[in-house]
Amino acid sequence: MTRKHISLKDIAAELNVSISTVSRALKNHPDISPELADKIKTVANAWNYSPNPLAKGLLNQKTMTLGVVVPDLVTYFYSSIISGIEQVARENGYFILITSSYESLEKEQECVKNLLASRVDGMIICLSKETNDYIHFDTIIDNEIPLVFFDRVCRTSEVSSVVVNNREAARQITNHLFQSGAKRIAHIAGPQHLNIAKERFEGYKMALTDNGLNYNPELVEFSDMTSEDTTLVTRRLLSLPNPPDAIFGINDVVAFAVMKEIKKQKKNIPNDIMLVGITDEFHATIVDPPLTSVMHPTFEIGQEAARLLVEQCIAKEKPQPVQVVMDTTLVVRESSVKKLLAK
Amino acid sequence: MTRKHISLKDIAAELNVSISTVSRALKNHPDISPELADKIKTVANAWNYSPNPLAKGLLNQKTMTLGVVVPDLVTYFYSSIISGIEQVARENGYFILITSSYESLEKEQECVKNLLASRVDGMIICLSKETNDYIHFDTIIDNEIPLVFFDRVCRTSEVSSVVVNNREAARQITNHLFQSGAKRIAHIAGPQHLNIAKERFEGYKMALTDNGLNYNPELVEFSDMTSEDTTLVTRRLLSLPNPPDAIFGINDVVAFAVMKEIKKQKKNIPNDIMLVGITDEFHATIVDPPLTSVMHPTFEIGQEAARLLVEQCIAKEKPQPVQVVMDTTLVVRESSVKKLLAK
DNA sequence: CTGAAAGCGCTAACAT
DNA sequence: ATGTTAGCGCTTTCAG
Repeated sequence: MTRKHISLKDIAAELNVSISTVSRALKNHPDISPELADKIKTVANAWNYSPNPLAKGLLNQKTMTLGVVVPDLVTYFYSSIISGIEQVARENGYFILITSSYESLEKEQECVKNLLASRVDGMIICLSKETNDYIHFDTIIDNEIPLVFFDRVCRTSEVSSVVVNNREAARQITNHLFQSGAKRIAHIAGPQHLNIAKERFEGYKMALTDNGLNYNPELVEFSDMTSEDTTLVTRRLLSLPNPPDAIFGINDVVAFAVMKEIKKQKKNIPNDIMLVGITDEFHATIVDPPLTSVMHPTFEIGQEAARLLVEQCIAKEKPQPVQVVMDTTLVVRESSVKKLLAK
Repeated sequence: MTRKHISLKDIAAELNVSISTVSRALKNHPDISPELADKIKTVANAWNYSPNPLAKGLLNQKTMTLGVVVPDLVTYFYSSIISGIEQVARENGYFILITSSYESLEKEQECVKNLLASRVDGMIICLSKETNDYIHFDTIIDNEIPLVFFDRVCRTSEVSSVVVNNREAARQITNHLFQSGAKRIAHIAGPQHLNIAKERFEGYKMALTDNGLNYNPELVEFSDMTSEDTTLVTRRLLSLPNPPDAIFGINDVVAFAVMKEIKKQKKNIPNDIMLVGITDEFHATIVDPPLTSVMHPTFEIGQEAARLLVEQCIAKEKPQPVQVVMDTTLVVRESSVKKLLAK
């Protein structure tokens, strides 16, 4: 049975040597005689010694801990990104402190404050839906605490970030709808202070131009991206005198809500109306019909963000901020491909 | 602009008082004159002082950090439990260090070792699928480091745990299948070293007895709970000379795999074969047909586990281990209710 | 009412 | 080759 937590002092006492000798032996300092070093290591192993990270941290002002702030903990998108962060962090000897803003600006500020107070070596943050004000990042930036944003980002000229090619993705999926025969393509957009919402909206408009379609404001609704709000705006779209023949939801959660409402109105997807989303959630494949969407390399986004952060943490000088843009993949499923009638 | 991290020393220097005076003032020690205390607090606030948790931790041997080990980070089940843990932890001033065993025993041992090395004040653990050997918990238990297991548990006589009434849940859902008209109810079971798998299997057998059905080994398959393995055993069940008219999958992930295979074989759920799962994943409602399942109070499981752990952390004496059993809810959806033909 | 000093576990500069 | 000392930031006696 091992004692609670063994310290260098314990080992030193056991062997009647000084603490610093033990310290040196354990880190293979050349000055220590091989025999003594061996003896010390044997005891350390037997007693299951592991250095106290608090003491080490206090000394060199490093906690070897990275803080993460995500809008929620439960969707596949964020949890798989966290998984990617965790992997790279662990490989580099860091722990991660995960906090959730629950999509609230106030909670996000709270999270940042807490992480700062707990002296994390750096932070990885995805903005909450509500975040349209960025002063709570001042303390982090001004104190040159390593920081990386991902997906929903801000201050990109000062802070490194990992995002996807939202504009291209939206353009591509809208083009796909056109190629599938859609003429009146609606878009359910998100809050325009979010880069992802703004860029996807732009991509949508670009695709309209690509195909010689006119931008029609009546076909664009803005949602706060909740299921409830999305249901409301979907009803509005469906009750238009001349309803859309395709709907592009800003993300899959929105698309699922749209799907529910369309089904409720006994319309057929894709024959009456096509439907696509963005951000391929796991369940896109198991809904009925399977949802055409744009796959994000979520795990890799997490890995990349963590890599950028670790780099900043070990750098002597503050590196220039970089913007990493990850590629997405359009995945065509049944929700956007009209079924052939009777073979 | 604030300096990187303000210490008591900085404040003391500014006001020409001693460090201990500042320390006392900040924690409202009665010995300090109100005026001085005020002055000190003003400076502390202005400079955004927050005590260094490393120093504090070093002193009282508490990190105010709880370690969590889960089999994976990405399914709704675990991420919502983590969400519950996070909430209670935060309310009590604790941070959580989340690690994933990725369903591997070896990685689980690694996680435990790392959390131990990082001096967490306590741990919350859910066993990996592979875990059939418990010696890596010895160090935790022997050193009386607070520990709580949840869902997949072991050593329940020594360690507190939070579980659900698996036996009852399985019995209830099997009874439901019988009441829906099933006569040949198959069960896809899990590894029997896991309490959840064993108990659900028992519940299944109890329900058979309840309804005067004979236990038929040919209707029970054991899966490692991956989609791949489940697909294989499903094929075996479906190709039986006399195939089952209902399948009870040990969990929803298994049930989804079964569903895919049944659909592939162009059979109808529930009319040809009924299907139910356990552990209501979010997507149970959006698959087609919606899956009958047993809802777990995931968020509450996390909260309860965290509460038990925090209790142990602040207790002077090691409290008696308790087993909290949470209630589940059977949620009947279309996958287990035959459609009426033509009204 | 306030200050000085010791100590939590560790490292690194400075002795010996 | 090994020991001593100081100090990271904080709390807590013990002194004044």
